[in-house]
Amino acid sequence: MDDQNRPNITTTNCSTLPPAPPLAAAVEQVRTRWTPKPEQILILESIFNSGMVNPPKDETVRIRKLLEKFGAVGDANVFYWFQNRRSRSRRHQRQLQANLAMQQAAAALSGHLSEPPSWTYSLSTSSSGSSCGGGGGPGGNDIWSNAAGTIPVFIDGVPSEVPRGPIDMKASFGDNVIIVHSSGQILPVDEQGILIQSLQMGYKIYLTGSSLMSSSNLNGVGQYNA
Amino acid sequence: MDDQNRPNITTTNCSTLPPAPPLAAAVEQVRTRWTPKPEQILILESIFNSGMVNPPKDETVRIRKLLEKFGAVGDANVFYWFQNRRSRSRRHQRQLQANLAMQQAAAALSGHLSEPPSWTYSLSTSSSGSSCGGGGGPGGNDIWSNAAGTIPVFIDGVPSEVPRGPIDMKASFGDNVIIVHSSGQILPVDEQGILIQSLQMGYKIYLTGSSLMSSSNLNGVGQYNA
DNA sequence: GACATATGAATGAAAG
DNA sequence: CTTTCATTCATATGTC
Repeated sequence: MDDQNRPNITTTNCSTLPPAPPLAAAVEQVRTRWTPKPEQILILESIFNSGMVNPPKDETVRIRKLLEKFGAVGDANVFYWFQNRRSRSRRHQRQLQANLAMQQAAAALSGHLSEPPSWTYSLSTSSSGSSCGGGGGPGGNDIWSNAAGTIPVFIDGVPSEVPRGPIDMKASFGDNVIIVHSSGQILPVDEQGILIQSLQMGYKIYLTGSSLMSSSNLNGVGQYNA
Repeated sequence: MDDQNRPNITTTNCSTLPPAPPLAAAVEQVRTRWTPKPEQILILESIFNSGMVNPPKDETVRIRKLLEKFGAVGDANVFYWFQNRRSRSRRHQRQLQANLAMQQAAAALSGHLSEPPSWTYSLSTSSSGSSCGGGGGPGGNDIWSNAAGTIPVFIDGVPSEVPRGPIDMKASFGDNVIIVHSSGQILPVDEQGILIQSLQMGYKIYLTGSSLMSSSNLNGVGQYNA
């Protein structure tokens, strides 16, 4: 990693952070950690989803100034936020990949061994409370948040959910992916892999095979900054 | 630590993990959370108490499969469980250390300044509802659970409690500690610092001084996995 | 059925 | 970057 990025953590003129007084342990209560305001999260998310997942130092400063309109925040906070966001996004994606891979394995086992060059996953809205078809657990599982901002869908029979609004296709499904409407029309995705319009029923996701299996290539995903 | 640990959170089949959809903070609510079955808790506790406090990823998967015999659960749930367990165990321990340290300070002040090479803490069963003499946490502290699996005791006048059954002496009292029966016999502790037999009335805990004062050495405590 | 507590999950911060 | 830690949030659960 080059030195360009890191915002010199600690210090700087971090307007916000109480630099965590190195006080004795016993009686330290008031340690405050930054809690981003909803508006700030919105800004950060939109920047991240716009493809800038690893802003350089100067950009970080710019972002911080933007965020300061809505509450105290320091460069370090912004840096950490992007770092965690990247990390967790990647992990999330790995999970998704694992799910899909397993789905493939299951599909490969049950029936047709023909290996198509691409896999098809149909999306459709689903009602909540559906039993988990994937063989996982029906019971009290948690991933099924009926969050207001998401659309519950099935991806090839596996219940999942996608955010309402623009979707980061790369982060969600990997590198080689396109979306086609049931009419056959291919939805445009920009250079960053961002699908601008919100998903609707009747769309299908096609993964172009190769991107699925290897987990190594995942390292490249989400690197579309620069 | 290597990359071996993290269970790739999620998992495999649909069962579990919501790796936190990158959702915005403001408006996300109702998510159902995993509630472990009693059998599952039993398994998890016994694994934890056996010294495996931070199972590597593959082990986590193994554990999950075990737990699935009793109900739907995902790798992430297992991962979170151990993470929380570790965290809260550590916190509890910190609190205990704080109490003891304070106790020492009080002892040092009141009366004899002679400094023995070791401190003695007598254990005895106590009734619940005792006021905390240590002066440590005033507010609504949480450590006083009347859990079924624990034995309420006084440690040198400070109310505390130890789990019924095998005790992790390192996690509970620090590195340099031995337990002697009132008869003078020293109880055996294995390499991991685990006391196999359950504590009974009539035992005393001797802390060999040095381990108490520095808080830095606490970092090593609880690391006996591997 | 509000309140108190236990605890699963999320996440900012930091260590490795 | 990856993994861990600490803190916080939200909910399940128990009590009156």
